Formats: sequence, structure tokens, C-alpha cells
Amino acid sequence: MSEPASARASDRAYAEIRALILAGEIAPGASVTEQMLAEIVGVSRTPVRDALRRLEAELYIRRSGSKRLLVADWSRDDLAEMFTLRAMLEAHAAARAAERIEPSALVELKETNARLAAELARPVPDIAVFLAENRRFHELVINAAGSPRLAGMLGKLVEQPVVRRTAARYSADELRRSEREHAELILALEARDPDWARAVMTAHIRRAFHAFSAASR
Amino acid sequence: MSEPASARASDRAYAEIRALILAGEIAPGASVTEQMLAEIVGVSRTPVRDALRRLEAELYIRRSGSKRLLVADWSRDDLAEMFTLRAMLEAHAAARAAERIEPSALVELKETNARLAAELARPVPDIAVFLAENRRFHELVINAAGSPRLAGMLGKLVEQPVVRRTAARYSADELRRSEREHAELILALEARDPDWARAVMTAHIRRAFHAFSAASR
DNA sequence: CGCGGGACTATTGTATACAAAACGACTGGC
DNA sequence: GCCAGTCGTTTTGTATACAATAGTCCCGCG
Repeated sequence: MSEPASARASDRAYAEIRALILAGEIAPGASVTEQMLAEIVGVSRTPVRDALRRLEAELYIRRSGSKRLLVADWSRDDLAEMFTLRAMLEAHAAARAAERIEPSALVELKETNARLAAELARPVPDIAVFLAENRRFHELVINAAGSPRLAGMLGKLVEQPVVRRTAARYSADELRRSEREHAELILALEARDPDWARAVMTAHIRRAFHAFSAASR
Repeated sequence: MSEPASARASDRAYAEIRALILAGEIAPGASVTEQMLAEIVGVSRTPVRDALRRLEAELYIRRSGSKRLLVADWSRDDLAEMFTLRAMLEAHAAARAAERIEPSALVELKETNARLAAELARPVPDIAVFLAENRRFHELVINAAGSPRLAGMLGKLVEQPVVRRTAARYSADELRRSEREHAELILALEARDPDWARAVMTAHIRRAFHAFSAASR
């Protein structure tokens, strides 16, 4: 990861608090105060407030009674909703990408999926590496869509806990399936066929959703 | 408008700055400083910064070179993108609403569209009233979809300048067409037919988009 | 013993002062 | 005359102090 520990205190606060929530170290539904977060991160309340605004916009945090801060606790329905929205938006992104992707981006997609495949081919694949490459792959597709608003919306959705909490439970078979679906998406993008790309992406995400549902029942 | 001038300074700042941008009183692409905004609103920089975070998340404001603040200047492509995303998301909302809308919400929808129709029937319709009822109508549909994330995303998209800047240029005929489309959507929702509802909403918004494009060419 | 009111406390919201960084302009050298 | 480096100014970022407000707890009264 080796982040340069961004100079901005508010960025550090954002990253750190978000990491705490994603790692479950804060406990979903728990109430937090600006003060305690400030102490954890080691900065004053000002940058923490800044970070909280962002986290609130991204639904990692809610406000109860317009005051108290609660960390998000997603219900099964919430997760289903996220997957559904993500499927719709990311399928749209794939379709747009098919119409306008640059050759260089296609190359990068292939390289990324190759790294992902290589990891899976190892005797004991490192899930974290898989997730990183997977994330990178989807990010490339979204960027290729050339729609900043879409990218912004998806940015908030994609990284949400779902992936992290569940990927560990995916079977090796599921992971290889992902890699093959990525490969097919690349074919669709190369063919510049938006309908095909949309369909592949929709199937890819909805399959992941059901794999997730089954695994976490 | 008669807003109760919310107790929170940051809310006032948010509303006021947003209004300035929407009314075009700040000039798209212009650069602003926290200080000057603070003076305009009559509060300190702190709540202004708070408001700016929100406005930034909603893309009313960008940051150049990761520092300076610029008010958004939407290109034709940006506007097309907003309409496209809105059409997709709101059509989805309509489909979900068809499956789960409450009878009471249906009644409210009818009442809202009736008020909208009544306004159009007057000798000189007040566009502001039309816009308010129109907004309310769409809001009801979105809420009936029962998907908070979807509602959040659309909230940011729907109100964006498009509506305000352009509705004044819509012909009376266009406005009546909107009312009829709303009526058809209500039929689709009553029939609990998601596909129908989706199609009507898609058509409704894409028609509005093209009316807008033609009017602002 | 239960209920309401009021003071206390914890927490958020706002202002101000200060630090760091970025932009711009000026000057000196080449 | 042009480029680069540096200094000053402007603007953002952070800390701290203070104000307002919501939540709670306890006491007194019915």
C-alpha cells in the first residue's frame, strides 16, 4: 500500500476512519464522537469534521436525530440495493466504455486481468492481491466510460464493505469465474459492442451478488 | 420561498451559495474564495467550508490544482450526461415504485399532478409553481421506490441547474405534455407494472432532454 | 412510587487566530 | 530579452477557544 501519508491531516483522518469502519474495528451501529476520532487519528476536531462530511456523503456514517454520529450498519436489503445499483451503473459504464475506450486502456485491462489470473494460478492465492487487481480492473472500465459523475457515484458504491467482507468467502472456482468474465468483457470492449459489454457486466456483478448471498446466509 | 432561515449557519451558507450558483449570480467557471463567500453569507469561514464540502460532493464546485475553488461550468456534454444518468436512475426508481407504492402515495401523486395541471390551465401559468409541483411529483416517485441510496444519488442530479435554467424556455405545449406523461406514469404505477413505469419515465425524461437541447441550441 | 422540571454534562456548531502552502510578481543574472 | 529564483501576498488548512444545543440524570413534588 505504501501511501505517502498525505500531508493533509483531513485526508489522513478520512483514510484512517474509513479503514477503521471497513475493518469493523468501530462496530457497525456504534455511536462515535468527533472528539474520540480526533484523538485516535491524532489531529484536532477540524480535519475530523471535514473527513466526517465526506464519510457521511458516502454513507459510511449516518446522523441520528440530526446530531449524533452512528457508523453505518448495512442490512441485507441495503447490501442487495447496493449490488443492484452497482450492477446498473457499472453495466452502463461498460456500455459507454465499449464506445470510446482507448487502445492503451485495453492493454492495461488485459495486463490487469493477467496479473489477477497469475495470482489465482499460484498454489495459495493471496486474496488481497486478487481484490486489488479486481478493483483496478473495474476502475479502468469506469474511467474508460469517460463520465465523471458516473465515476463519482460508483466510487462510493464499489468499495463499500461488501467486497472486503465477502471476497474471503468466495470459492476458488468463483474467483476463476470472475477472471473469465473479465476476459469476456475485454472481448466485448475490443469489439466495441456496448450491448454485449453491458450484458457481460450485468451478469458479472449479479453473479457476484448471488455468490455473496449464498456465502453469507 | 420563505425559508425558516435554518438555525445552522452552515445550512444557510449551503443554501445561499447554491442559490447564487443556480441563479448564475456567481458566473460559471469563476473562482471564489472562502473568505468572500463568508462575507456574502455573513458567517465565518468555518460553516462556509462545511457548505463547500457538500457543494463539492454535488459537483456545484470543483477544485483546480487541488486548491482553488471554481464554480462548475457544465458543458453540453456534461448536461447530456446528467440527463442520461437521471433517466436511467429515475426509470429504475419508477420500476421499483410500481412494485411497492402505497395507495396513499398514489393519491398524493394524483393530487400533485392535479395541482400542476391546474396551474397550466390558468391564463398565465406561473412557471415557478409548475416547477415546484413537478419536483414534488418526481420526489414522490423516488421515495416510493424505497431505496435511500438511489434517492440520495438522484437528489443530487435532479435539482441541478438544468431544470431551472431551461424550464422557462419550455413551450406551453411541452409543459402540458409533461402533465400527460405524469398521468400515464400514475396509470403504470396503479397497474403495478414495473416495465411500463420504467418505459414511461425513460421517455418522459429523454423527451425533456431533447426539448432542452432544442431550446438551448 | 411515578412523573415532570430543571440543572448539568456531553457533543456539536461557530468564530478566530495562526501555520503552511500556493500563486504571482519582481528582480537579478545570464 | 528571457529565464530562474526568491520574496511577498493571498488563500487554504489546522488548532483552539467559545457558544449553543441536545441529551441525561437527579431531585422534588404530587
